[in-house]
Amino acid sequence: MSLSVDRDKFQAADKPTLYKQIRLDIERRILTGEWPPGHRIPFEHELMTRYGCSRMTVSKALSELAQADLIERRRRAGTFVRRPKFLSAVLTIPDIRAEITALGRSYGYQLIRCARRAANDADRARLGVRKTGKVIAISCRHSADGVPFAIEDRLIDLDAVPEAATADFAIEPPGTWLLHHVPWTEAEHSISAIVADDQTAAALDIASGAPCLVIDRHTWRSARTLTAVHLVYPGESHKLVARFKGG
Amino acid sequence: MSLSVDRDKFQAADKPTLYKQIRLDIERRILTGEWPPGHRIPFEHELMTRYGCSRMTVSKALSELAQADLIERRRRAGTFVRRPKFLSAVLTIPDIRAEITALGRSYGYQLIRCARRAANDADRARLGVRKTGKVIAISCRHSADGVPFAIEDRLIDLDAVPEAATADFAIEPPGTWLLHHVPWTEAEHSISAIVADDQTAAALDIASGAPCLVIDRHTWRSARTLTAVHLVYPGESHKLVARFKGG
DNA sequence: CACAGGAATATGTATAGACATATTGATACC
DNA sequence: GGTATCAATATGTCTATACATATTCCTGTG
Repeated sequence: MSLSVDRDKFQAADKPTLYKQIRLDIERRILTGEWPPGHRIPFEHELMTRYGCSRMTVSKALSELAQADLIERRRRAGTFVRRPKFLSAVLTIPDIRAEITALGRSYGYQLIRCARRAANDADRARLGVRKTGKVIAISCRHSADGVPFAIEDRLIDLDAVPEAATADFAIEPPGTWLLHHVPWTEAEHSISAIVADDQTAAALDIASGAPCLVIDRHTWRSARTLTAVHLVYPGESHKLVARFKGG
Repeated sequence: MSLSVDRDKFQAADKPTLYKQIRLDIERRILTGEWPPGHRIPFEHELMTRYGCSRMTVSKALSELAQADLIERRRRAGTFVRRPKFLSAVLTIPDIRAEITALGRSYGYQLIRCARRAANDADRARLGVRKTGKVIAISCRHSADGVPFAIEDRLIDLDAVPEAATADFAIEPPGTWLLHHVPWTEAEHSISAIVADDQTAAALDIASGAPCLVIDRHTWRSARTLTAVHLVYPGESHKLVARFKGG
């Protein structure tokens, strides 16, 4: 698989309005190193004479750059180029069903286990919650053109997501259902490598001892745990791609 | 007027300014699901009467939400809550030396090979460049508290980064040096899993056949290749963490 | 010299008004 | 029915102005 990412925010070819030109001009100077980190950008009133516009227009360009974290504005002191965010990238992990069908391959889904139960100690540890409550535990397998693509092992906190009780996870994969029904605010991914044990190897139709890529994802809404998922992909044929595109 | 009284109460609440209050209010409705994806949020002139402010103020709040990709604004049609985003996260891969020292562990670095040479076919393929030129090829090992942490295999395009010729990679790891001297605009990470071959296992002091996490990173500045690096981490002990924080 | 306090200044927020521009929806025409 | 046209409308950009606020700089005082 190739989880390719495009931050096409800047690809939108819109009309070059004045404030956008100013923004791009400053962005260019920062990214080419002409204005290195820490450099003080000309004051707003200098920029307004340079570009021949009002201060509000300059300010709008600077505000967007500040929101994008390229610059830092300090009252009385001025505006400064921030240290670039080195080595960070936007990693996008799309819904598996959507990803496979987008590639023009046939998506296959098999529910292996789906149990609704009171949370046991292991469940609570995985979800990071203290008090007892109900959970849904799901195991399933995704495939593309009949070939196993990933196996998924998921816990959903039923108290945080009561609507999940009405979903039919025999038909719709839980990730897809959650994506369309439950808004979230925070997610943490933990990516690691393992070798397939016999059970995993059988489920993914690979050799025992073959490498696998593992993604553990924990999802919250406003500090409330929603779901925890453990995904295992065959590791040699599958790659996660994260791409950062600036300017 | 009663309107200005209302606004004063609004501002007295804490510190947030009016446009920020508006932004947070709309954000809350979206994240709680009160305004689901696709929902048309009130027109700007409705919002300005609701909040008792000018259209510019409302527009500023909406502009920031649009920049953060929470809403979509369409001329004549109105403003709409965007469909749920794909799961996306900021993947941060810090400088290895800084990462280890930040954990309070002692950082160790060993340069294994460092060669300056004309690019051969394999080098050009890896860097994705056509014309011949000079490169630096570096192999090194990072360790934490004396335990191997990662092995690194890097190519630097000397034509794109001539300053690299003056760096002493026997002392400073190339990643750290590049981080502090070379601005970049694009990077692509490819993450996969492998099993350690004998050579890798020996370098990382793990068993042959143990899982490893591999990161291949390609870095550009304005479409110009700067460097390509191949990093291998022991896969069971090391985890990459990517975290998304929505506002 | 240390320090309190005030003046200077750059950004931050907000206003009303003006015109531009894209898109929708209705209307008229073939 | 299909299509060209046009007016209505919501967002997009920009101006000039005003005052708020945080910070720095300077100055007077002990």
